[in-house]
Amino acid sequence: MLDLAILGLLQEGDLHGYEIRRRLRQSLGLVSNVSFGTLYPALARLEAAGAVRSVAPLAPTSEAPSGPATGSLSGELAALRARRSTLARPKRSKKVYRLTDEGRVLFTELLADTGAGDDARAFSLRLSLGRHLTVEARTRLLERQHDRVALRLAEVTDAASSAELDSYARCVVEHQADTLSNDLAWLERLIAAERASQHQPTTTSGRHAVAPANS
Amino acid sequence: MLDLAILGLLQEGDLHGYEIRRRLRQSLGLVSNVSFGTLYPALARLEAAGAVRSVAPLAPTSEAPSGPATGSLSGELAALRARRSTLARPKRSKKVYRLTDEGRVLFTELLADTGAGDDARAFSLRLSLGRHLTVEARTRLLERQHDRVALRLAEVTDAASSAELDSYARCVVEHQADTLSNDLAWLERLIAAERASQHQPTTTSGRHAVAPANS
DNA sequence: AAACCAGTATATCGCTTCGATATAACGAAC
DNA sequence: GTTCGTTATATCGAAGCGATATACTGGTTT
Repeated sequence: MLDLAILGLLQEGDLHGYEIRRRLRQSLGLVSNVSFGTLYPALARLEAAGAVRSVAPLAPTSEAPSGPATGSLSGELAALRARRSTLARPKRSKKVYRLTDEGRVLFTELLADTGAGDDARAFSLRLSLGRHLTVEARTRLLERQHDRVALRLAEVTDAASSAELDSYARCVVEHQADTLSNDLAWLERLIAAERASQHQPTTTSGRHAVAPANS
Repeated sequence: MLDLAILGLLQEGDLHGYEIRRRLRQSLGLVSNVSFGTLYPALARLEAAGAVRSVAPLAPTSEAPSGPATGSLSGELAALRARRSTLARPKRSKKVYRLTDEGRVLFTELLADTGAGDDARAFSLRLSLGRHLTVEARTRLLERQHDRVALRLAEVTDAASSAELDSYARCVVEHQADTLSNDLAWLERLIAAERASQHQPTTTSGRHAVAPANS
């Protein structure tokens, strides 16, 4: 789950751990701040698996919006030289991570693997990365979530009506039902939009798309 | 977090693990089904801490809606005798847990401890158990959650407007903002209701209530 | 009646995640 | 020039999750 998020962020460019943590919350809209006790083991895991590798930190200016640092070896060397000559002591500096080709493969695998992580957070994450999916895969993702939410809504509605709950518990489940039906409407709107774009494939075709997984 | 939920359920009567798992979802409205790998270690933990103890399984009829099994020793014996004579269903290896006095103390502690578990799930759980809180403690709980949600909403709104997000990520954060503002309105309604009942303490006073924690 | 399958129930294993904490470097305030 | 806040990496123990193993029970098939 977290691996997918990290790989997704790293597609945009090289990042170090602290920055990844910030963007996980901001860009991907993940609910809770991922703790370092989660993030760093995850990065180490991915590095061990060969999905990312740490590169020398280049110019600490900004987030390098143009080229995602492909083949800027001379630049890196220059940055390293400058650092060594002027500021000195690179002891424990930033570790900047870069996605490898293997990592890109892993990314598409994790993104397409709908079985892993049936969480609501997992869905939000995958939808946030929807740009990397084909129209079909996106639609399936949305439909699957729609079914899950509908099922849960039925359960919650049933529990709210039949069971003997005191006022506070009832209050909570009723609000939960409200939220769920709101989610459901939202999902239905999105599905309708995808269906429309599927029948009129005008603009966005899936370039970096994931092949429609079997089943 | 889970400990509090278990103790809360056990206040209504004795339960075995499998039943606790079902009610966690139904009554307390907890999102995901708690897995056994979570539940049984938690029960063992609570038993080791003396908060619950396993008793002989009594009548498998229903959920004992009347008295929550205080001093019903003769009832247990009768149930056991009846079981042995008529239906003969000893249903071995069913471990029924009962709350101890120590467990009741732990329950009020966990319920009042607002610091632990700043999760949205922790809030829902505590509000579901709101009956065991004083009006003041409940109001504080609601206000705290209100502030948290308001803060998060500001962050999300900011991220949605300023940052460069592609259409899918934007879609997710916008829906998140929508959900959050809905939550906020709900919390404000609840707070207003609590304030009203605080100024006109007509009906429900906190009998099993928790003392207003310091700070 | 024996064999089989599905449901109920308890328990454990390995891995991931969390929260707290330690450590270190840097820049700014004082 | 030393203290302090921010940025940053790393580790530890506890808790949670998913998969899995193990039984007992009730109903169906053969």
